[in-house]
Amino acid sequence: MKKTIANSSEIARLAGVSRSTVSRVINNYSNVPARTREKVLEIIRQHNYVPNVSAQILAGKRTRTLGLFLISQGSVSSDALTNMLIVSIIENASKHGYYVLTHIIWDTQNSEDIKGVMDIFYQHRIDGGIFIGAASREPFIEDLVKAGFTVGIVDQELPERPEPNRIVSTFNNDAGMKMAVAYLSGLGHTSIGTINGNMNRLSGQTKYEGFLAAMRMCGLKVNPDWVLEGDFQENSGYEAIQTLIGRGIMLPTALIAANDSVAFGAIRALKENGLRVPEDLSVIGFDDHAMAAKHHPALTTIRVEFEDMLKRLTSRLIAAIEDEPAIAREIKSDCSLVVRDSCRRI
Amino acid sequence: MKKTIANSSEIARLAGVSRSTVSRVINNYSNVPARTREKVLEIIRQHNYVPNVSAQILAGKRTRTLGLFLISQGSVSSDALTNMLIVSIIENASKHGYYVLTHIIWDTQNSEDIKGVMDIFYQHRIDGGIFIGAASREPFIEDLVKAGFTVGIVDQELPERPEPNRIVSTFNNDAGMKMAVAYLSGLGHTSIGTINGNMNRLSGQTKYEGFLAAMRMCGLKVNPDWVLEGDFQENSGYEAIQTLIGRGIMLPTALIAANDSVAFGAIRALKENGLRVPEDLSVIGFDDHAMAAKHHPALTTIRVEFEDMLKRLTSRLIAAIEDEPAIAREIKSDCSLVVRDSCRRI
DNA sequence: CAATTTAATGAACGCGTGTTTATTGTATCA
DNA sequence: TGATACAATAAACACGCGTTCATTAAATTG
Repeated sequence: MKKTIANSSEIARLAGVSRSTVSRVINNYSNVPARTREKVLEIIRQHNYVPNVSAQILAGKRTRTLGLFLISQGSVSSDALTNMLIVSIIENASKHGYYVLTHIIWDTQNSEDIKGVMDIFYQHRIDGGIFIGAASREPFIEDLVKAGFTVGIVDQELPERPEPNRIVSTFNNDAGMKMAVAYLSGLGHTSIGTINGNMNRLSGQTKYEGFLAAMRMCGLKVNPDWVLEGDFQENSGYEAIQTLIGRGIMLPTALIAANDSVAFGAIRALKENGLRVPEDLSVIGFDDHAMAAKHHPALTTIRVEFEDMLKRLTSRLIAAIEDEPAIAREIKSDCSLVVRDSCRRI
Repeated sequence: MKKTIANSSEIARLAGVSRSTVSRVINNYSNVPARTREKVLEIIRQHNYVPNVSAQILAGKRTRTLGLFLISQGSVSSDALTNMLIVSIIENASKHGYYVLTHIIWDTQNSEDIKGVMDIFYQHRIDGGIFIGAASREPFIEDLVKAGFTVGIVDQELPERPEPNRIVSTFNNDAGMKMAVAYLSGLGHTSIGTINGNMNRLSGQTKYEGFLAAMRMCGLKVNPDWVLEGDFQENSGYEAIQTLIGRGIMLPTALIAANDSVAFGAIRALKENGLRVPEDLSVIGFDDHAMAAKHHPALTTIRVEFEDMLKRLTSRLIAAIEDEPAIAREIKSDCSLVVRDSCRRI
């Protein structure tokens, strides 16, 4: 079937004006009298006319399209987080009248993949890009920034000198760990352990460092036996506990997991060994995963305001694209302690 | 910062040929000799040149972009399913060289929202659209099909006469329910109940009808007391069981939930009432949610091959867009029984 | 009322590409 | 060798729009 779509010439003809006038009406020029404007708008409405973006772009307009690039870290995070993240960004962009073109990067080391990203910028002339799971100092991002594209990045640390067209949003892991340790300390715990995330990822590192700093601040000693390896996956929490118990080492009275999934795994292992949470051991998670409240016991956790952070990032990115002056280029996620049932007073 | 991007004229100048020749090289015309082709390609490579899509589209090419429209049903499914779904479609489209523009429709009854969808088709000239959560017979989809756009829809039932440009993919709820009932029956269960999904949604209806048909087929009687209301949410499973137990009615020996979330909720309620799964009651879920294997007890469930279905839908849609003849326009999801630990032999 | 400013709008150009048509040069055939 | 076919490529047009510049009509001023 043939798709015949009206264009501005057609509208102009029907309205009895020139194409220039139609264009001026669409772009809200001030120098077109109300009568003419109304006449043209009426025809536009009647014919459901919408300008062809491709033509608009070619004529120098913005695309009003953002690229959303998800960097796969092994699996493209199969958890609910990624979904919320995508939806949240799309929703917010939509409010600003922007569209989102989503793309998955499987391997940032693969030049083919990187070429694909560049192509999206150059071919589609997207106005800016949001990168999830990449480091701000990644070479190809440097290239984009240098080339003058505006990018937003969810990173673990701030770059030293952010350029005007680089918006960076970071996690406040420090503050989160501080809350967790302070809360446990307040409940009377002194034997506090942790299950780390991947230490070769910055998120794993900063959380661990935050933990150490928080312990120091609360005047607590860190027992190396209670610093367990993990990789942010549920299973690693399970394994960590099994190994710990298997080695016959005395358990701490409280555990802080690098994220909720790890906490779930740890609790699963504890249960299997006949230990109860929180009666025998208190557990705190990180993120406030969708399942945290539904879990049994309901998981006390450090809630990270991902959604809010992403909304702010998107808004700032768009503001930067539209050349709004003096906007903040650094965003830090908020976090808060959500007390549920997995910790008890000693 | 200014973005200066090479165009085909520049490439032509540097290669010492006309712009037409460059275009012919890019579009793989046969009538350009190897020597010339290589020379042009070399310059293109050197300058990382990529054609401007907007210009290509304007000149009559396809956009190679699909629209992905998520219809919010209350909440934009907060579960991991939506994520997998988005990623799966994007990934598959990408393999075919297509991009994906994702959009959220909050309310299909809101004319503003619908206008937004149409605008994406007309403004962005996307080659086709995939609709998740809409019925194929939805008026605005009818309009799109009539207008000649190619669409793919994940629906609960097939339309009567699918047009060439309407690809419909449906769930095989019948087959799934049959598997569940047959399995339980094989284990010796005769008292089988079900917790429904929303009955005002076709997915809820067809599952319930499938349940009834399967029971009939296995020669089992349906006890109305054991047909419980639910709404696909975890909590509704919990409530259903609490109400059932609260009314002091005898329990069935097995339960089939409309999806895994509902099953989780039901099991939570059973546990709270001191009942064990599967010792006291067998439970089967539906979907094979990411948590099903991790749940305790690991949930026996009807696995629905969403991912595979979406890949097939995307591929078919693209095939239809590219005018490949005689492709199937109806896709049915596969499903299979995944036996885990939540059912026992009587 | 004539001179001048201002409002309204049409004509023309450019954006970067694909494609059709025209032109040139070269090989083939009789 | 002259006529003819064919291969290679350049020139020209179209796609739909924003915008600048030029033009005309209307309003304002002295």
